[in-house]
Amino acid sequence: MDGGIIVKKGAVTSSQVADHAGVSQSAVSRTFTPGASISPKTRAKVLAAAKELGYRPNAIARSLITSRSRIIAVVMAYLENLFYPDVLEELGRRLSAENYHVLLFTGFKDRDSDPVFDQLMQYRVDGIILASTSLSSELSEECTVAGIPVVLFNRTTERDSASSVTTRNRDGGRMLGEFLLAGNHKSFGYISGLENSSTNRDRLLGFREALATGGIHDIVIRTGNYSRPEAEAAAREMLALPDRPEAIFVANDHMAVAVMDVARYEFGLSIPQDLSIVGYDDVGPARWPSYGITSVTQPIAGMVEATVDILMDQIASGEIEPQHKVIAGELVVRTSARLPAKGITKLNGQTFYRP
Amino acid sequence: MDGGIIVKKGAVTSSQVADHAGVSQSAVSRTFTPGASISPKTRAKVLAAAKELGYRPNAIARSLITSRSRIIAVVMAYLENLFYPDVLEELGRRLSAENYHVLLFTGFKDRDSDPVFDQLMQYRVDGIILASTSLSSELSEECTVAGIPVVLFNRTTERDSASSVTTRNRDGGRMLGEFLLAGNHKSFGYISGLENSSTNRDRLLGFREALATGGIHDIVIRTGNYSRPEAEAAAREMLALPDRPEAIFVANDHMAVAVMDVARYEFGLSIPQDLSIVGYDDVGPARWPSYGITSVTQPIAGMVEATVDILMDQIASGEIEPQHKVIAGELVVRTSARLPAKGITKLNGQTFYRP
DNA sequence: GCGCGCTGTGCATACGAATGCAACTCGAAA
DNA sequence: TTTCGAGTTGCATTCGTATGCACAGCGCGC
Repeated sequence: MDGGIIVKKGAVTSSQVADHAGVSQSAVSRTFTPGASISPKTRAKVLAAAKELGYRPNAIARSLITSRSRIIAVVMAYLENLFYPDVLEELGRRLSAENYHVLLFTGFKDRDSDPVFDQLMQYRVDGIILASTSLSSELSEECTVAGIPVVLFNRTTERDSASSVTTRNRDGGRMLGEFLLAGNHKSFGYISGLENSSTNRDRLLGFREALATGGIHDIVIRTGNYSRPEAEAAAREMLALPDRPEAIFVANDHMAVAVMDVARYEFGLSIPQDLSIVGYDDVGPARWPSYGITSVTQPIAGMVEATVDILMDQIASGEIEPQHKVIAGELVVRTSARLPAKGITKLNGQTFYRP
Repeated sequence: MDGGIIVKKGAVTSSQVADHAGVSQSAVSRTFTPGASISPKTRAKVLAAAKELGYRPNAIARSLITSRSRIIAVVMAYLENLFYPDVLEELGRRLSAENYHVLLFTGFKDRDSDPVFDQLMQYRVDGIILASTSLSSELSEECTVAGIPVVLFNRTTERDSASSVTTRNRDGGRMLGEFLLAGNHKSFGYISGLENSSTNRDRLLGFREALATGGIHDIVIRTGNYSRPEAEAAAREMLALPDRPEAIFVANDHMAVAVMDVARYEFGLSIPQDLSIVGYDDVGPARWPSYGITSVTQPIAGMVEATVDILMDQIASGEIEPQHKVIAGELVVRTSARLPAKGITKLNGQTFYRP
């Protein structure tokens, strides 16, 4: 151009900055590498030149040489349940605090995530978070071999090659069962999530255990697959039964909302007078007064923190020893289920059940 | 290892595959480059070797040489409003169909997105989608110079350097105004979104215009900033007024839900008998029977398609001529507002107002 | 039989930044 | 003045893939 600042289409490179500052490309690189050996004087020269040219280090080129992309792949089966957007937001916050970035893959609800796996690996991501989905064992194995940490979020597998972060779903299911028993309910239903998911299995297991201590062994079960339309259909079936249950545990709040809508607006039932509902997750709508779902919390902040901790630890150490973190949830009492005669305590505006 | 397949920690490179197949590295590259000149025979050899070694092309290295990352940055201020997760999911679907990937940035609700901009640019993304947020004009300009297409999703700016995809918010506001007028309401309120957002401005503008034709010039306005808690506070203020409005237009459904909850559960109002509410977006909860919000749709599929079209077009052509696509929305009549005496038609289970 | 063109292949280089190594600078100590 | 060493700097190479170029091989037409 005409001798002034060069207006280049495309990006400014470190060499151009070096020329402009009258130093070597190495000096430019060292200026932008924390802890590198560089004198304040050259550093200042470089920074001035960089600013003038609008230089930004090329993360792609850096990744190539450092073999660290600072990208974490997040695979989320679906975002329909507000729980996951909330998780995503928190993940974004925490990862960006560590100077990592989120490459997002969505839309793999029923199948596992194998189809996206190739894409994932091509970007040489530094870690993988699988939320509400899992990976076939071979692929999970492959990651371990390749030195890429994998964390299952809100899922576990018996197989150990991936780490996991979950809450005490079994305890949660048990608490809900005990709560409903204490509320003097006599017949029970369960609207299940995805049947092969560990969350669903464990919640039901705990629920069963609790009811068993009350001598209850029959539970009416219908499947909602964590999807709103399927939950509605399941609710319709269950509520149309001649001896419909007095209390229904819906495997998550997202579905519980749908079940309540069906109960009220299609069957004309009052909640909790005619029917008690409890859910799981303590997600946004559960707290809205229209629903007020008695639910077990899954503390997003804590779960995300644990997830990021595992990743950072494994990335830093290079050791992919699977870790399994389990976080405690709490029963939060609201208005969607009949209350036990005693054991209800209030604290900071929230209501708990402490038998 | 023991003479068999080399189990390398770290990744397999094209050169290793080339050695193993007895061809040059170029041949390997061409095998994985659609349309490159390669004979079926060598191709088969390479593919066999690649499979055996577990080779995956390194997208990072490829990006470096092609200066195309096949990554699109998506900046979303917040995911609290389900509209945006829905958009995100659809975006993921559409972009992955084009073999692009989503680098997600969230959590910049009030400020604009400048802080993430550096991060963004370092990854040499091929395009930027800004949803519910915008960019300062200098940065937007910088993208144009750098040849990176930017699309504002559900926002516009007067400044032209970025493309945009929006719906006819002004028309939507007008339709809602006319609808409420036809429903014989006499006094009106508006709970606004972020005051400097184009969506908010345009919706209010259209609403005003419609009411003006009915001789109404006074609208009670409170600010909700597209946030649930703020919307609740705004609703409390507005409903506590001695002459509270008969009908309230809430700038989006996400807030409208909150307003309905406050009206019903804090003020004991029946909707629509005591108070009519209309919203915007036609998002999930608006369709739930507990709310049944009369709303104007923002067709996500169409908006996302337009967004991706713009990006693909500009990436392919290299021409960053800003495009502005405006998509039509529709008034969907539900139960949250009193109905006009005539003009209501039903079609495929949905109800519309055709005066 | 000769030359032409076409397809397929390998060689060499480029992309942009990081880094080991050697060389240099400069001040202080001998 | 000489020597030593800590602190800087530049050179050269590297990461893994894409691609222009030259060349080999082959078939075809004249």
